[in-house]
Amino acid sequence: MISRTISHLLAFIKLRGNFFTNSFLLPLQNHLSSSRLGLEFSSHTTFLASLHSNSNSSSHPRSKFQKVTNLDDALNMFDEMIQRRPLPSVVQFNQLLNAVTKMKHFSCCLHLFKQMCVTGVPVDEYSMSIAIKCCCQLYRTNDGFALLCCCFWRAVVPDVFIFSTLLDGLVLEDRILEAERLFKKLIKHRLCEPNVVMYNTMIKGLCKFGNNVMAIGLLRLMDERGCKADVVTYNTIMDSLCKDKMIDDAFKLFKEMVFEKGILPNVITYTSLICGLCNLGRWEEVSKMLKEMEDVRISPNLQTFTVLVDAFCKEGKVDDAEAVIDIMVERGEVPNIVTYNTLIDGYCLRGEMSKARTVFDSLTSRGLVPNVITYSSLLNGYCKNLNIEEAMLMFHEITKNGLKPDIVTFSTMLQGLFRVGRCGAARRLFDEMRAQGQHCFCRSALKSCPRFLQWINPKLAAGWCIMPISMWIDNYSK
DNA sequence: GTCGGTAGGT
Repeated sequence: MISRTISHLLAFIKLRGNFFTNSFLLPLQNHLSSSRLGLEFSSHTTFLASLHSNSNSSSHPRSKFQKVTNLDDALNMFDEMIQRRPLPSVVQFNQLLNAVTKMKHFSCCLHLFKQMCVTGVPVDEYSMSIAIKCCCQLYRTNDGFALLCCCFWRAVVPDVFIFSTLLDGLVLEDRILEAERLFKKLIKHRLCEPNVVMYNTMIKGLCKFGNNVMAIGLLRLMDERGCKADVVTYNTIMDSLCKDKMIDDAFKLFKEMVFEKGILPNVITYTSLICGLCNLGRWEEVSKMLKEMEDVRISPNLQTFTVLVDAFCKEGKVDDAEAVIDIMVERGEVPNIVTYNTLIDGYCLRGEMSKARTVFDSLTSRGLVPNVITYSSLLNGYCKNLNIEEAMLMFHEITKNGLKPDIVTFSTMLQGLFRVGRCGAARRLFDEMRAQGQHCFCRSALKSCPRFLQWINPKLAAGWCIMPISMWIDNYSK
């Protein structure tokens, strides 16, 4: 039965190949006029289509600095700007800093910021928020707070952007209790009025720690406070629900978002829901969702297909997963390292380590470079097969190739060690991990091994609860 | 005139 549904799904994707490939190239209005609305979903899709026609897709004006994509160019521009007299406006500097941040050169950006301060270029709340963001992205949120203090003596009034950035930094570092405290303090002392991004950041943090109920509570609080939730708010919660296999609750929110709030779903919404359905083996509904995407003219992207590759692999249908990749290639889409990582993962899951190795070895000829996830997948495969020696070799292979094991690599290795009863070695590896500055825990790491929670924050592990939403509201009105 | 957020691996 399952295999029949899967081949049906495969055939469906094959049939829709052209649509999926070309849809982005056509103007939206043409889509709508030529849209073939399916019978089963007709009212649903008509409604969604009407939302589409109301959505405006105006593009924002771009600064000349957004075109800068090379770090050297940016640095040269900075040197030139800082010598110019009179000095260019702070806005120009901010745009340049922002461009450097977009390139993810956070340390470099901080260096430029420091130079601005030393040279006497006036900095404002924009420059401050960029500098704080850089600290946070480098897992140096405390330095971000230090910069917040600088705001005060530079007479810069911290705004909702600055506080959102700091909140995001705390969430990134798993400091959820501090994040919650900061959020409530901001509200209570009226330091700033949270906007949708700040709520979304807090919701993301709650979801990261599996607190969906609280996340939904915050969604309701937003409503009460007159802050309009957006597609990101819903996507974050729906994704979390899907990950917790609470797909029906996710669909309830989906309906609420579309029908009650009139918010248009995007490709991320559908990818999350499809992923949730796949994980529960609800293949018929996966087909339906793909069809609905077609009807509302949202084209699946690489990530959507990777979810399907993943799903087929997990069903043991690795050949079908390979077929999906072939379809992607035929459509002119270029599977990336993520796609192949998923496939390698699939073979590892079945214990077919030699096949996994074959795919791994083929990466270079495809012009792809294995990343830390590639190695982690193989490592996981060896751990699952209790081949801890080979797993250890893979672990060392990562550093040899100039990559850094991340939290998932460590967690995988740790779980492998636990499984073969080498708990002492696991604890030593955990300490090594912390010593290496590995402090960010992703949600599945926390879920996969309760002992981590104990090791990171005994308060949380002991059931030290986050305050109920009702009390947040009380605080608000005080 | 600028800045922030959502989907992949244990």
